[in-house]
Amino acid sequence: MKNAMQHTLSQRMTEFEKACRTADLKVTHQRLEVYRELVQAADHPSAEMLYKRILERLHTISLDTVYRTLATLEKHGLITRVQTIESQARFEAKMVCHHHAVCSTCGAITDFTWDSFDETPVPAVLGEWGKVSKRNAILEGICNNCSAKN
Amino acid sequence: MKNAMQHTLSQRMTEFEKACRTADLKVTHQRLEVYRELVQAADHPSAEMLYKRILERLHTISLDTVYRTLATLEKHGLITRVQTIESQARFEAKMVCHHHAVCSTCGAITDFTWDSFDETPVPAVLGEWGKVSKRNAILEGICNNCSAKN
DNA sequence: ATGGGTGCAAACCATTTGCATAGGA
DNA sequence: TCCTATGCAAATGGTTTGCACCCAT
Repeated sequence: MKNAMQHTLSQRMTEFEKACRTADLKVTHQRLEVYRELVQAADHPSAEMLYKRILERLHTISLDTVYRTLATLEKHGLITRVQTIESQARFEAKMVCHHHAVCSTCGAITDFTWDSFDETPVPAVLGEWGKVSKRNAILEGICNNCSAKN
Repeated sequence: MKNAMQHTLSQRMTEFEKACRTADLKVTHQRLEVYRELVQAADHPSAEMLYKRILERLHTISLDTVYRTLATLEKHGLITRVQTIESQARFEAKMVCHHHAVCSTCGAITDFTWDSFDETPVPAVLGEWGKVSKRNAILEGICNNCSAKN
């Protein structure tokens, strides 16, 4: 299990380096660490959260660089900015199709897959709107952790 | 058509006043104008956009009041903050179930209904996550306006 | 060697807050 | 009258930017 995880991570880091070279982005220590941290995170962290985590390993990184890196990677489609009602931006590096369940109490965002939704055709009337390229479901509710705490 | 619209609007304003009294919120000129403007808007405006629009009619309103009003109305469930990847918050007063199509070029958000999605049961595995109370689909793509402009 | 990337500090933008006043109940 | 809501201005929090130096290519 840990090996599988490690393997996947190093695979993703290799793909990342390749993608950087393709996009003419220099493979810097900072970019590697930002990406690595985001791949490993399951909680859709903000720039500040990522910064604090990376700082424990890489004492010289600055918050500005984290912001700049996130913007760059987003622009190149390597990471995604998550749709939220919150004021601070949150990110994810999971690029395979998935959806989000958001706890309205603690704000935690949980990933899940939903094949029957993915297969439901979009309403015909949307042809008048434009060309849909991506679809996401966002469920809202109270997570079991928060219910337990009452 | 205009009459129907007007009628619906005044109906909604009456409901709004009633809701304010129930919630022990004073029915002020400013609150009425913020709510009226948001009910009439189809474009999910930001606080600043609402402020500018209201200013044309009510020259004394301040931006702070718009922010405060939006926060208050949201807290009481009278309006909704829209999930976006943008830095400024956007709002809507449409409280009946609907979904959003977002143009990735111009950022416009268009409402639509999607019965087959509303009826699709959520994945069983979400029982382990918690209790879902609301579901939203967000479609992303390019609207016809933007495609036309090329 | 060279140009993009980084750190630092200052600027910026959206939003929030403290305080005295005004206006709805 | 009483207390909440407002306007003003200042503070805040998140994010961006200018500039000089550094480092991946």
